Amino acid sequence: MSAMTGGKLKLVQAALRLVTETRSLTSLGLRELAREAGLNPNTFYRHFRNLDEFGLQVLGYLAGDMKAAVRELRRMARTSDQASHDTVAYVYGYFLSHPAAVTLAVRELHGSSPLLRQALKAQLDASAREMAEDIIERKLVPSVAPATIHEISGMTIRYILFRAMDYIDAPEQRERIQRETEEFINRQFRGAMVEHLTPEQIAARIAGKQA
Amino acid sequence: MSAMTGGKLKLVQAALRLVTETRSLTSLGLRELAREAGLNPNTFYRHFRNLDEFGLQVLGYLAGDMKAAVRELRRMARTSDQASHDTVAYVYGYFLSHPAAVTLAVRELHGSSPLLRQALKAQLDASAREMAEDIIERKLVPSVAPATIHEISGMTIRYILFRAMDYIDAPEQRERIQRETEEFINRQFRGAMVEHLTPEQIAARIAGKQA
DNA sequence: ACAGCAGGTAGACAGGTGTATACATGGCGG
DNA sequence: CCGCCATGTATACACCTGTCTACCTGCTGT
Repeated sequence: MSAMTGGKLKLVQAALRLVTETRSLTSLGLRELAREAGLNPNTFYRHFRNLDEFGLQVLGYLAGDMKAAVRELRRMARTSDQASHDTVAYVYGYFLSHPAAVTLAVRELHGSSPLLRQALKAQLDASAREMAEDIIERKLVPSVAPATIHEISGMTIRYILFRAMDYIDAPEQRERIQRETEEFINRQFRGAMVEHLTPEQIAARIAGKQA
Repeated sequence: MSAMTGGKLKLVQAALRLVTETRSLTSLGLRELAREAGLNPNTFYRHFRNLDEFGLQVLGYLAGDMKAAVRELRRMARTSDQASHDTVAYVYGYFLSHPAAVTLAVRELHGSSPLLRQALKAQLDASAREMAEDIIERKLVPSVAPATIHEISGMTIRYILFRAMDYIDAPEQRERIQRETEEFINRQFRGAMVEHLTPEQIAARIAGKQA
Protein backbone atom coordinates (compact mmCIF):
# COMPACT_ATOMS: atom_id res chain seq x y z
CA MET A 1 0.00 0.00 0.00
CA SER A 2 1.74 3.10 1.28
CA ALA A 3 5.37 3.26 0.19
CA MET A 4 7.26 2.07 3.22
CA THR A 5 9.73 4.42 4.83
CA GLY A 6 13.28 3.52 5.89
CA GLY A 7 13.04 1.61 9.14
CA LYS A 8 9.79 -0.10 8.37
CA LEU A 9 11.10 -1.31 5.02
CA LYS A 10 14.32 -2.53 6.60
CA LEU A 11 12.35 -4.69 9.02
CA VAL A 12 10.15 -6.19 6.33
CA GLN A 13 13.11 -6.98 4.13
CA ALA A 14 14.94 -8.46 7.09
CA ALA A 15 12.00 -10.81 7.51
CA LEU A 16 12.21 -11.91 3.87
CA ARG A 17 15.91 -12.57 4.33
CA LEU A 18 15.32 -14.62 7.47
CA VAL A 19 12.50 -16.75 6.06
CA THR A 20 14.58 -19.47 4.48
CA GLU A 21 14.47 -23.25 4.40
CA THR A 22 14.43 -23.40 8.15
CA ARG A 23 12.38 -20.50 9.43
CA SER A 24 8.79 -19.38 9.27
CA LEU A 25 7.41 -15.89 9.51
CA THR A 26 5.60 -16.57 12.75
CA SER A 27 8.71 -17.97 14.37
CA LEU A 28 10.66 -14.76 13.92
CA GLY A 29 11.33 -12.72 17.03
CA LEU A 30 11.12 -9.00 17.29
CA ARG A 31 14.70 -8.73 18.52
CA GLU A 32 15.90 -11.07 15.80
CA LEU A 33 14.25 -8.92 13.16
CA ALA A 34 15.75 -5.73 14.55
CA ARG A 35 19.19 -7.33 14.73
CA GLU A 36 19.01 -8.43 11.10
CA ALA A 37 17.75 -5.00 10.08
CA GLY A 38 20.51 -3.29 12.03
CA LEU A 39 18.09 -1.48 14.28
CA ASN A 40 17.32 -1.25 17.94
CA PRO A 41 14.71 -3.78 19.12
CA ASN A 42 12.36 -1.09 20.28
CA THR A 43 12.29 0.56 16.88
CA PHE A 44 9.96 -2.29 15.98
CA TYR A 45 7.26 -0.72 18.10
CA ARG A 46 7.53 2.55 16.20
CA HIS A 47 6.13 0.77 13.17
CA PHE A 48 4.14 -2.25 14.32
CA ARG A 49 1.91 -2.87 17.27
CA ASN A 50 2.88 -6.54 17.51
CA LEU A 51 4.18 -9.46 15.48
CA ASP A 52 0.78 -10.34 14.04
CA GLU A 53 0.40 -6.91 12.53
CA PHE A 54 3.93 -7.17 11.25
CA GLY A 55 3.11 -10.42 9.48
CA LEU A 56 0.11 -8.88 7.78
CA GLN A 57 2.18 -5.94 6.58
CA VAL A 58 4.77 -8.31 5.14
CA LEU A 59 2.03 -10.10 3.27
CA GLY A 60 0.71 -6.78 2.05
CA TYR A 61 4.17 -5.82 0.87
CA LEU A 62 4.42 -9.03 -1.14
CA ALA A 63 0.91 -8.70 -2.51
CA GLY A 64 2.02 -5.37 -3.89
CA ASP A 65 4.52 -6.52 -6.49
CA MET A 66 2.58 -9.74 -7.01
CA LYS A 67 -0.24 -7.66 -8.47
CA ALA A 68 2.09 -6.12 -11.01
CA ALA A 69 3.18 -9.59 -12.08
CA VAL A 70 -0.41 -10.72 -12.54
CA ARG A 71 -1.17 -7.70 -14.71
CA GLU A 72 1.82 -8.51 -16.89
CA LEU A 73 0.61 -12.10 -17.03
CA ARG A 74 -2.84 -11.16 -18.32
CA ARG A 75 -1.33 -8.82 -20.89
CA MET A 76 0.90 -11.63 -22.13
CA ALA A 77 -1.91 -14.18 -22.18
CA ARG A 78 -3.89 -12.01 -24.57
CA THR A 79 -1.15 -12.05 -27.21
CA SER A 80 0.04 -15.66 -26.93
CA ASP A 81 -1.70 -18.63 -28.50
CA GLN A 82 0.28 -21.29 -26.61
CA ALA A 83 -1.52 -19.93 -23.56
CA SER A 84 -0.99 -22.79 -21.13
CA HIS A 85 2.64 -23.41 -21.94
CA ASP A 86 3.77 -19.80 -21.86
CA THR A 87 1.75 -18.96 -18.81
CA VAL A 88 3.20 -21.79 -16.77
CA ALA A 89 6.72 -20.83 -17.85
CA TYR A 90 6.14 -17.19 -16.95
CA VAL A 91 4.69 -17.98 -13.55
CA TYR A 92 7.56 -20.26 -12.56
CA GLY A 93 9.99 -17.68 -13.87
CA TYR A 94 8.43 -15.08 -11.64
CA PHE A 95 8.50 -17.33 -8.60
CA LEU A 96 12.10 -18.18 -9.29
CA SER A 97 12.99 -14.52 -8.93
CA HIS A 98 11.05 -14.21 -5.67
CA PRO A 99 12.00 -17.32 -3.75
CA ALA A 100 11.45 -15.81 -0.32
CA ALA A 101 7.90 -14.87 -1.23
CA VAL A 102 7.13 -18.43 -2.30
CA THR A 103 8.64 -20.00 0.78
CA LEU A 104 6.80 -17.58 3.00
CA ALA A 105 3.47 -18.09 1.29
CA VAL A 106 3.62 -21.89 1.32
CA ARG A 107 4.84 -21.96 4.89
CA GLU A 108 2.18 -19.64 6.25
CA LEU A 109 -0.72 -20.96 4.21
CA HIS A 110 -0.80 -23.91 6.57
CA GLY A 111 1.16 -22.24 9.33
CA SER A 112 0.19 -21.63 12.91
CA SER A 113 -1.26 -18.14 12.68
CA PRO A 114 -4.96 -18.22 11.80
CA LEU A 115 -4.74 -14.56 10.86
CA LEU A 116 -2.03 -15.09 8.25
CA ARG A 117 -3.65 -18.28 7.00
CA GLN A 118 -6.86 -16.43 6.35
CA ALA A 119 -5.10 -13.50 4.67
CA LEU A 120 -3.13 -15.77 2.38
CA LYS A 121 -6.15 -17.86 1.52
CA ALA A 122 -7.99 -14.70 0.55
CA GLN A 123 -5.14 -13.65 -1.73
CA LEU A 124 -4.95 -17.05 -3.39
CA ASP A 125 -8.70 -17.14 -3.88
CA ALA A 126 -8.57 -13.71 -5.48
CA SER A 127 -5.88 -14.90 -7.90
CA ALA A 128 -7.89 -18.01 -8.67
CA ARG A 129 -10.95 -15.92 -9.37
CA GLU A 130 -9.01 -13.73 -11.80
CA MET A 131 -7.66 -16.77 -13.55
CA ALA A 132 -11.08 -18.35 -13.83
CA GLU A 133 -12.68 -15.19 -15.16
CA ASP A 134 -9.94 -14.82 -17.71
CA ILE A 135 -10.57 -18.35 -18.93
CA ILE A 136 -14.30 -17.83 -19.06
CA GLU A 137 -14.07 -14.47 -20.85
CA ARG A 138 -11.69 -15.84 -23.43
CA LYS A 139 -13.88 -18.91 -23.90
CA LEU A 140 -10.92 -21.27 -23.67
CA VAL A 141 -13.02 -24.21 -22.52
CA PRO A 142 -16.55 -23.15 -23.36
CA SER A 143 -18.15 -26.50 -22.66
CA VAL A 144 -17.17 -26.51 -18.97
CA ALA A 145 -19.43 -24.93 -16.36
CA PRO A 146 -18.13 -21.70 -14.78
CA ALA A 147 -18.34 -23.16 -11.29
CA THR A 148 -16.10 -26.02 -12.36
CA ILE A 149 -13.63 -23.60 -13.92
CA HIS A 150 -13.44 -21.68 -10.68
CA GLU A 151 -12.83 -24.88 -8.78
CA ILE A 152 -10.11 -26.02 -11.15
CA SER A 153 -8.47 -22.60 -11.02
CA GLY A 154 -8.27 -22.74 -7.25
CA MET A 155 -6.66 -26.16 -7.41
CA THR A 156 -4.23 -25.05 -10.06
CA ILE A 157 -3.06 -21.95 -8.18
CA ARG A 158 -2.29 -24.05 -5.15
CA TYR A 159 -0.65 -26.80 -7.18
CA ILE A 160 1.68 -24.32 -8.82
CA LEU A 161 2.53 -22.63 -5.53
CA PHE A 162 3.55 -25.90 -3.94
CA ARG A 163 5.48 -27.12 -6.95
CA ALA A 164 7.24 -23.76 -7.08
CA MET A 165 9.11 -24.73 -3.93
CA ASP A 166 10.61 -27.77 -5.66
CA TYR A 167 11.10 -25.72 -8.80
CA ILE A 168 13.19 -23.21 -6.89
CA ASP A 169 15.53 -25.56 -5.13
CA ALA A 170 15.83 -28.41 -7.62
CA PRO A 171 17.19 -26.82 -10.81
CA GLU A 172 17.65 -30.17 -12.53
CA GLN A 173 13.95 -30.97 -12.19
CA ARG A 174 12.58 -27.67 -13.49
CA GLU A 175 11.82 -28.96 -16.94
CA ARG A 176 9.99 -31.95 -15.53
CA ILE A 177 8.01 -29.86 -13.04
CA GLN A 178 6.96 -27.48 -15.75
CA ARG A 179 5.82 -30.33 -17.96
CA GLU A 180 3.93 -32.06 -15.15
CA THR A 181 2.23 -28.80 -14.29
CA GLU A 182 0.98 -28.40 -17.84
CA GLU A 183 -0.21 -31.97 -17.84
CA PHE A 184 -1.99 -31.44 -14.55
CA ILE A 185 -3.84 -28.43 -15.88
CA ASN A 186 -4.72 -30.14 -19.14
CA ARG A 187 -5.96 -33.23 -17.38
CA GLN A 188 -8.21 -31.16 -15.16
CA PHE A 189 -9.87 -29.34 -18.02
CA ARG A 190 -10.07 -32.32 -20.33
CA GLY A 191 -11.48 -34.34 -17.47
CA ALA A 192 -14.09 -31.67 -16.86
CA MET A 193 -15.15 -31.80 -20.50
CA VAL A 194 -16.04 -35.48 -20.25
CA GLU A 195 -17.15 -35.40 -16.62
CA HIS A 196 -20.69 -36.50 -17.43
CA LEU A 197 -19.55 -39.66 -19.20
CA THR A 198 -18.71 -42.95 -17.55
CA PRO A 199 -15.20 -44.30 -18.11
CA GLU A 200 -16.72 -46.98 -20.35
CA GLN A 201 -18.42 -44.41 -22.56
CA ILE A 202 -15.19 -42.44 -22.85
CA ALA A 203 -13.27 -45.54 -23.87
CA ALA A 204 -15.96 -46.38 -26.41
CA ARG A 205 -15.81 -42.94 -28.03
CA ILE A 206 -12.06 -42.92 -28.26
CA ALA A 207 -12.05 -46.39 -29.78
CA GLY A 208 -15.00 -45.59 -31.97
CA LYS A 209 -13.22 -42.88 -33.93
CA GLN A 210 -9.95 -44.73 -34.01
CA ALA A 211 -11.40 -47.97 -35.32
CA MET B 1 7.42 -49.21 16.21
CA SER B 2 8.26 -50.34 19.72
CA ALA B 3 5.31 -49.98 22.04
CA MET B 4 6.06 -46.79 23.91
CA THR B 5 6.46 -46.91 27.65
CA GLY B 6 4.79 -44.55 30.14
CA GLY B 7 6.75 -41.33 30.08
CA LYS B 8 7.63 -41.44 26.43
CA LEU B 9 4.02 -42.01 25.45
CA LYS B 10 2.88 -39.20 27.73
CA LEU B 11 5.20 -36.77 26.00
CA VAL B 12 4.11 -37.81 22.51
CA GLN B 13 0.44 -37.55 23.41
CA ALA B 14 1.07 -34.18 25.03
CA ALA B 15 2.47 -33.03 21.69
CA LEU B 16 -0.66 -34.19 19.87
CA ARG B 17 -2.75 -32.30 22.38
CA LEU B 18 -0.72 -29.11 21.96
CA VAL B 19 -0.68 -29.13 18.17
CA THR B 20 -3.94 -27.32 17.60
CA GLU B 21 -5.07 -24.50 15.38
CA THR B 22 -2.32 -22.26 16.62
CA ARG B 23 0.74 -24.38 17.23
CA SER B 24 3.14 -26.42 15.18
CA LEU B 25 5.21 -29.40 16.22
CA THR B 26 8.49 -27.58 15.71
CA SER B 27 7.35 -24.66 17.82
CA LEU B 28 6.82 -26.80 20.88
CA GLY B 29 9.31 -26.42 23.68
CA LEU B 30 10.73 -29.19 25.76
CA ARG B 31 9.53 -27.60 29.00
CA GLU B 32 6.12 -26.96 27.52
CA LEU B 33 5.82 -30.62 26.54
CA ALA B 34 6.89 -31.81 29.95
CA ARG B 35 4.45 -29.43 31.65
CA GLU B 36 1.57 -30.71 29.51
CA ALA B 37 2.61 -34.30 30.16
CA GLY B 38 2.85 -33.68 33.90
CA LEU B 39 6.52 -34.56 34.00
CA ASN B 40 9.76 -32.92 34.97
CA PRO B 41 11.43 -31.11 32.06
CA ASN B 42 14.53 -33.22 32.36
CA THR B 43 12.57 -36.41 31.88
CA PHE B 44 12.48 -35.42 28.23
CA TYR B 45 16.17 -36.22 27.96
CA ARG B 46 15.59 -39.73 29.26
CA HIS B 47 13.70 -40.51 26.06
CA PHE B 48 14.85 -38.14 23.33
CA ARG B 49 18.19 -36.66 22.44
CA ASN B 50 16.66 -33.42 21.19
CA LEU B 51 13.50 -31.93 19.73
CA ASP B 52 14.23 -33.09 16.19
CA GLU B 53 14.40 -36.69 17.28
CA PHE B 54 11.22 -36.15 19.23
CA GLY B 55 9.46 -34.89 16.12
CA LEU B 56 10.49 -37.95 14.16
CA GLN B 57 9.23 -40.25 16.88
CA VAL B 58 5.88 -38.47 16.92
CA LEU B 59 5.63 -38.98 13.19
CA GLY B 60 6.52 -42.62 13.62
CA TYR B 61 3.86 -42.99 16.27
CA LEU B 62 1.25 -41.58 13.91
CA ALA B 63 2.45 -43.67 10.99
CA GLY B 64 1.79 -46.67 13.20
CA ASP B 65 -1.98 -46.54 13.42
CA MET B 66 -2.17 -44.94 9.98
CA LYS B 67 -0.91 -48.21 8.54
CA ALA B 68 -3.72 -50.14 10.16
CA ALA B 69 -6.22 -47.77 8.60
CA VAL B 70 -4.72 -48.23 5.16
CA ARG B 71 -4.93 -52.00 5.48
CA GLU B 72 -8.59 -51.70 6.39
CA LEU B 73 -9.04 -49.40 3.43
CA ARG B 74 -7.61 -51.89 0.97
CA ARG B 75 -9.70 -54.69 2.40
CA MET B 76 -12.80 -52.56 2.00
CA ALA B 77 -11.91 -51.49 -1.53
CA ARG B 78 -11.79 -55.09 -2.62
CA THR B 79 -15.41 -55.74 -1.64
CA SER B 80 -17.01 -52.47 -2.71
CA ASP B 81 -18.02 -51.59 -6.22
CA GLN B 82 -18.63 -47.90 -5.55
CA ALA B 83 -14.88 -47.76 -4.98
CA SER B 84 -14.27 -44.04 -5.28
CA HIS B 85 -17.26 -42.88 -3.28
CA ASP B 86 -16.84 -45.30 -0.40
CA THR B 87 -13.09 -44.81 -0.25
CA VAL B 88 -13.34 -41.06 -0.01
CA ALA B 89 -15.98 -41.35 2.68
CA TYR B 90 -13.87 -43.79 4.66
CA VAL B 91 -10.72 -41.68 4.43
CA TYR B 92 -12.44 -38.51 5.62
CA GLY B 93 -14.10 -40.48 8.36
CA TYR B 94 -10.74 -41.70 9.53
CA PHE B 95 -9.21 -38.23 9.45
CA LEU B 96 -12.18 -36.87 11.33
CA SER B 97 -11.35 -39.20 14.19
CA HIS B 98 -7.68 -38.20 14.15
CA PRO B 99 -7.81 -34.43 13.83
CA ALA B 100 -4.48 -33.80 15.55
CA ALA B 101 -2.69 -36.10 13.13
CA VAL B 102 -4.09 -34.23 10.16
CA THR B 103 -3.21 -30.81 11.53
CA LEU B 104 0.26 -31.97 12.39
CA ALA B 105 0.90 -33.55 9.01
CA VAL B 106 -0.34 -30.59 6.98
CA ARG B 107 1.51 -28.12 9.17
CA GLU B 108 4.83 -29.91 9.05
CA LEU B 109 4.69 -30.97 5.41
CA HIS B 110 5.62 -27.40 4.56
CA GLY B 111 6.96 -26.50 7.98
CA SER B 112 10.33 -25.24 8.97
CA SER B 113 12.11 -28.49 9.77
CA PRO B 114 13.69 -30.05 6.66
CA LEU B 115 13.96 -33.32 8.55
CA LEU B 116 10.26 -33.57 9.27
CA ARG B 117 9.34 -32.32 5.82
CA GLN B 118 11.38 -35.08 4.26
CA ALA B 119 9.97 -37.74 6.58
CA LEU B 120 6.39 -36.71 5.89
CA LYS B 121 6.95 -36.51 2.16
CA ALA B 122 8.33 -40.03 2.24
CA GLN B 123 5.24 -41.27 4.07
CA LEU B 124 2.87 -39.55 1.67
CA ASP B 125 4.77 -40.90 -1.31
CA ALA B 126 4.56 -44.39 0.15
CA SER B 127 0.79 -44.05 0.56
CA ALA B 128 0.50 -42.72 -2.98
CA ARG B 129 2.48 -45.65 -4.30
CA GLU B 130 0.18 -48.11 -2.54
CA MET B 131 -2.85 -46.36 -3.93
CA ALA B 132 -1.44 -46.35 -7.45
CA GLU B 133 -0.49 -50.01 -7.33
CA ASP B 134 -3.93 -50.90 -6.07
CA ILE B 135 -5.51 -49.08 -8.99
CA ILE B 136 -3.17 -50.69 -11.48
CA GLU B 137 -3.59 -54.20 -10.10
CA ARG B 138 -7.35 -53.91 -10.11
CA LYS B 139 -7.28 -52.46 -13.62
CA LEU B 140 -9.65 -49.65 -12.70
CA VAL B 141 -8.40 -47.37 -15.45
CA PRO B 142 -6.57 -49.75 -17.79
CA SER B 143 -6.06 -47.22 -20.56
CA VAL B 144 -3.98 -44.84 -18.46
CA ALA B 145 -0.21 -45.24 -18.22
CA PRO B 146 1.13 -46.46 -14.86
CA ALA B 147 3.38 -43.42 -14.53
CA THR B 148 0.36 -41.17 -14.89
CA ILE B 149 -1.56 -43.16 -12.33
CA HIS B 150 1.27 -42.73 -9.87
CA GLU B 151 1.34 -39.01 -10.51
CA ILE B 152 -2.40 -38.66 -10.05
CA SER B 153 -2.28 -40.72 -6.89
CA GLY B 154 0.34 -38.40 -5.42
CA MET B 155 -1.80 -35.38 -6.20
CA THR B 156 -4.88 -37.03 -4.78
CA ILE B 157 -3.28 -37.95 -1.48
CA ARG B 158 -2.15 -34.38 -0.98
CA TYR B 159 -5.48 -32.95 -2.07
CA ILE B 160 -7.34 -35.06 0.42
CA LEU B 161 -4.93 -34.23 3.22
CA PHE B 162 -5.37 -30.51 2.72
CA ARG B 163 -9.11 -30.69 2.33
CA ALA B 164 -9.28 -32.82 5.46
CA MET B 165 -8.41 -29.73 7.48
CA ASP B 166 -11.49 -27.92 6.20
CA TYR B 167 -13.48 -31.13 6.53
CA ILE B 168 -12.60 -31.31 10.21
CA ASP B 169 -13.43 -27.80 11.26
CA ALA B 170 -16.30 -26.96 8.95
CA PRO B 171 -18.97 -29.58 9.63
CA GLU B 172 -21.55 -27.84 7.43
CA GLN B 173 -19.29 -28.15 4.38
CA ARG B 174 -18.41 -31.82 4.76
CA GLU B 175 -20.87 -33.03 2.18
CA ARG B 176 -19.61 -30.50 -0.34
CA ILE B 177 -15.94 -31.29 0.33
CA GLN B 178 -16.59 -34.97 -0.11
CA ARG B 179 -18.38 -34.37 -3.39
CA GLU B 180 -15.69 -32.05 -4.70
CA THR B 181 -13.04 -34.57 -3.78
CA GLU B 182 -14.77 -37.28 -5.79
CA GLU B 183 -15.12 -34.89 -8.68
CA PHE B 184 -11.47 -33.98 -8.47
CA ILE B 185 -10.42 -37.60 -8.62
CA ASN B 186 -12.79 -38.41 -11.44
CA ARG B 187 -11.67 -35.41 -13.46
CA GLN B 188 -8.05 -36.43 -13.07
CA PHE B 189 -8.57 -39.94 -14.35
CA ARG B 190 -11.06 -39.02 -17.06
CA GLY B 191 -8.70 -36.29 -18.19
CA ALA B 192 -5.85 -38.76 -18.33
CA MET B 193 -7.91 -41.05 -20.56
CA VAL B 194 -8.29 -38.36 -23.20
CA GLU B 195 -4.94 -36.71 -22.59
CA HIS B 196 -3.70 -37.37 -26.12
CA LEU B 197 -6.65 -35.61 -27.75
CA THR B 198 -6.95 -31.88 -28.36
CA PRO B 199 -9.89 -30.10 -26.76
CA GLU B 200 -11.43 -29.77 -30.22
CA GLN B 201 -11.23 -33.50 -30.84
CA ILE B 202 -12.80 -34.19 -27.48
CA ALA B 203 -15.65 -31.81 -28.21
CA ALA B 204 -16.16 -33.42 -31.61
CA ARG B 205 -16.37 -36.93 -30.17
CA ILE B 206 -18.84 -35.95 -27.52
CA ALA B 207 -20.98 -34.10 -30.03
CA GLY B 208 -20.56 -36.86 -32.63
CA LYS B 209 -22.27 -39.52 -30.54
CA GLN B 210 -24.87 -37.15 -29.21
CA ALA B 211 -25.85 -35.74 -32.61
C1' DA C 1 20.98 -59.89 48.38
C1' DC C 2 23.15 -56.77 45.79
C1' DA C 3 24.74 -54.16 41.57
C1' DG C 4 23.18 -51.95 37.66
C1' DC C 5 20.26 -49.26 35.28
C1' DA C 6 16.18 -46.99 33.25
C1' DG C 7 13.04 -43.60 34.65
C1' DG C 8 11.96 -39.57 37.16
C1' DT C 9 13.27 -35.36 40.08
C1' DA C 10 15.49 -30.87 41.84
C1' DG C 11 18.13 -26.79 41.40
C1' DA C 12 21.00 -23.77 38.97
C1' DC C 13 23.12 -21.49 34.90
C1' DA C 14 23.56 -18.47 30.83
C1' DG C 15 21.18 -16.69 27.41
C1' DG C 16 17.17 -15.28 24.85
C1' DT C 17 12.50 -13.02 24.68
C1' DG C 18 8.67 -9.29 24.75
C1' DT C 19 7.74 -5.09 26.72
C1' DA C 20 7.76 -0.61 29.44
C1' DT C 21 9.84 3.74 30.51
C1' DA C 22 12.85 7.32 29.64
C1' DC C 23 15.97 9.80 26.65
C1' DA C 24 18.11 11.64 22.12
C1' DT C 25 17.88 13.39 17.50
C1' DG C 26 16.42 15.79 13.42
C1' DG C 27 13.27 17.86 10.17
C1' DC C 28 9.21 20.79 9.43
C1' DG C 29 5.27 24.22 10.23
C1' DG C 30 4.04 28.15 12.53
C1' DC D 1 13.11 30.60 16.75
C1' DC D 2 10.31 27.43 19.14
C1' DG D 3 7.79 23.36 19.76
C1' DC D 4 6.06 19.22 17.80
C1' DC D 5 6.33 14.77 16.22
C1' DA D 6 8.28 10.82 13.97
C1' DT D 7 12.10 8.01 14.35
C1' DG D 8 15.58 5.74 16.69
C1' DT D 9 18.22 4.53 21.13
C1' DA D 10 19.46 2.85 26.05
C1' DT D 11 18.45 0.56 30.16
C1' DA D 12 15.93 -2.39 32.84
C1' DC D 13 12.43 -5.99 34.21
C1' DA D 14 10.25 -10.36 34.56
C1' DC D 15 9.83 -14.46 32.36
C1' DC D 16 10.84 -18.49 29.65
C1' DT D 17 14.04 -21.45 27.35
C1' DG D 18 17.59 -25.50 26.70
C1' DT D 19 20.95 -27.80 29.13
C1' DC D 20 24.13 -29.42 32.88
C1' DT D 21 25.09 -31.89 37.22
C1' DA D 22 23.56 -34.29 41.00
C1' DC D 23 20.39 -37.06 43.42
C1' DC D 24 16.57 -40.38 44.25
C1' DT D 25 13.58 -44.48 43.22
C1' DG D 26 12.20 -49.09 41.91
C1' DC D 27 12.77 -53.01 38.98
C1' DT D 28 15.46 -56.85 37.21
C1' DG D 29 19.06 -60.39 36.45
C1' DT D 30 22.31 -62.99 38.62
